[in-house]
Amino acid sequence: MHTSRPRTGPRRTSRILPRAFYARPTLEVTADLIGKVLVHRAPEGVAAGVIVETEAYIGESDPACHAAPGPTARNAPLYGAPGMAYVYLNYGMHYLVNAVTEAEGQPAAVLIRALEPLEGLDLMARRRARGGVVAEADLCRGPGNLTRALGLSLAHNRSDLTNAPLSIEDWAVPPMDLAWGPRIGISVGTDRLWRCWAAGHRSVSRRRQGFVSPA
DNA sequence: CGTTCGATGCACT
DNA sequence: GTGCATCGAACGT
Repeated sequence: MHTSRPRTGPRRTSRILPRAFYARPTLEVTADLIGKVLVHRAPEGVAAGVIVETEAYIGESDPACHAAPGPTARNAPLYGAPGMAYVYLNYGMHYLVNAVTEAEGQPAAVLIRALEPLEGLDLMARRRARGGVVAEADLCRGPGNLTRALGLSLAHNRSDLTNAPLSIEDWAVPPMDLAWGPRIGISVGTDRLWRCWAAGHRSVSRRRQGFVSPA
């Protein structure tokens, strides 16, 4: 005999990553987020993409981490519960989104640097358009670009990633080979190889940097 | 291909 | 006042 299953989506209820996923060593989360899907369900529509590039920022001893100066008003989310979003404004014009990791009181997070667009490409293109047309592979290429394509802003700071409207989910994406290298765009802590990306992927930012390592 | 540089707001010293 | 976890246009090779 065979059991009957609801036709509308096996595993649908368990697609969103649970808090336990984030309550782990940050470098593990940094690697495991590659291939997961960042989803923003907004009133104007759904936009989602496969995470293909991440960076770890770990603790007050990491000079590039926003927690390096100790607790401040801005970095408070880093000290909070794992699975929350840490969003901040960079260079006065770009929002960057992180997933908070480790345990509460232990400041660490994973920066999401690039996505492969999956759903809501028209919506992404509209949000990104500033005069010209943006190529599909470039829609969510770079941490400032992806937040713009998904419509994320400071309003999403401290948002719970284990709930709508902003979540990270397991959509059973085919496995990808991982590569590691130095983090990008920082002037300190460049000795740590805490940037992780899907090797050879077209949506990864600054593809010339870094090197491939066995998965 | 490569590198340089200006935009632009705010947290922190 | 200083310095950004960036981006894209402009310019050099």
